[in-house]
This record gives sequence, structure tokens and C-alpha cells, in this order.
Amino acid sequence: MSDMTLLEKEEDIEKATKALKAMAHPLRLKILCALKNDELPVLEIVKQVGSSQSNISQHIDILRTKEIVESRRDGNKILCKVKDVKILKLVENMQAVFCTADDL
Amino acid sequence: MSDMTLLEKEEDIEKATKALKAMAHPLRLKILCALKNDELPVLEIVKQVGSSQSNISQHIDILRTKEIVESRRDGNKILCKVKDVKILKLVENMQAVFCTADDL
DNA sequence: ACTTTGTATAAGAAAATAACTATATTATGA
DNA sequence: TCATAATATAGTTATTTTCTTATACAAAGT
Repeated sequence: MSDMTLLEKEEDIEKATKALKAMAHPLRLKILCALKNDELPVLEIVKQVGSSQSNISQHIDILRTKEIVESRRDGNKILCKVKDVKILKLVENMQAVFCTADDL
Repeated sequence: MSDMTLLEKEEDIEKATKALKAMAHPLRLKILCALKNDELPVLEIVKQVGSSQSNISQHIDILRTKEIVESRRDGNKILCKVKDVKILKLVENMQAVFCTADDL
């Protein structure tokens, strides 16, 4: 009862696929990296990540719709942070896998 | 010189995104799960994963093109296995994140 | 009230994905 | 050689994604 735990359940596959799709875009992955430790306003994300304000806003909206990012208003600004802890773990894993010295 | 290791390099982002895109489809994720421990012929993958032969073949081809899966001929059959070790790690991570008891 | 700053939304075009059907290819076995 | 099994490819169509431009909305400052 512990080893058939292999993403075999349709439900798990769907959840995992949804998360992967959300991350599987360079801008969205960068956004998630930027939000890994900080809560940031949209324009700050635009600065760090690049692309246009509109484009980043749309990508943030995608992440929001998928319940991956959440945001709150602070006066003029909208502060964004990662909502789904699982995503944080995945981002960390991506770093562990893709940012190690064995890339050399 | 060790903490700016945050997927900040464009090159890492691209690699990570490529891997994520490859995994971000239910059939392909299932294929990778099926190949996690075994080297399997295409029809066996079709059986385990579902969908049509043609469809699975095309998805396998996508994974091959992206250097994630490799295959060799054994007589009549084409045996497939995961080529990129990084992908194996990611699949394991996905399982760790999405197949734990805290789903309850 | 007007302007500026920060953010979101709409509309549309271009490109990428995905799936299906049918057919081709390759190897084996009779 | 003919039939069959295993896999790949072609051609199409439908859907989804992505980006751009322009515009709307909201809050704050003057």
C-alpha cells in the first residue's frame, strides 16, 4: 500500500500536469523564481523578469487562476507571492536539478 | 558566488523549461512514469498508458527529439528508456510532491 | 479635478500543440 | 513471397498558447 504510489492515479497525474504546465514557460518560471523568497509588486517582477507589463500581468493572472500565486492590494500596488507550497518545492527541485556543478 | 544559483541564468531557465514542457502533458508524464524503472517496447507503453498507438508513438517521438527518451531496436520491437537522468529526478520529485499522504 | 503610477483587460493575429485517420516502413514467421 | 506484428509518418483539423497594441481601471499625489 505504499509503492503503487507512482503518479499512477489519474487524479495525481492531472494535478501534476497542471502544475507542470504552469511552470513550463520561461517567463512564468522566472516569475516563480523571483517570488521564491519574496512578495513582490507586479512592476518589480516586470523589472526582474523582463517583457512588457501587459505580458507579465497576463502570466501572473494565469498563475493566479491556477491557484499557484496569490496577491493582495497594498495601496497602489499589487503584491504577489507563491500560494501553493508544492510549487515552491518544485522550483527548488528544478534548481537542484538544473543549477548544479555537474552541468560543467 | 553560490547563492545567485537560482535558475537565474538564461541557459538554465531554457533547459528547465524544455524539460517541464516535455513533462507537462498527461500522456507524456505517464510514459515517463512507466519508463521510470523499466525499458519498455512501444506497445507495452500503449497498454499501460492508454490512447492510440499512433498517438503514443508521436509523444514518444517528442520525448526522443528532446533527448529525454532514447530507444533501440530489438528485433521486431523498439525498446524505450529514459535517457536524461535529470528527468528521472524530476519524475521522482513530482511523485514526492503529488503522491504524499498530505493529499488527504 | 487632473495627472501620474501601477495594474488589468480586450481584441486579434500568429504560432505551437494535439489528436485523428490512413498509410508507410521494418522485421519476423509461415 | 505473403501475411502479420510493431512502429513511424503524413496530412488535416481543432484547439490552445502566446504576444502585441490599445485601452480601461484604481489609487495616490498635486
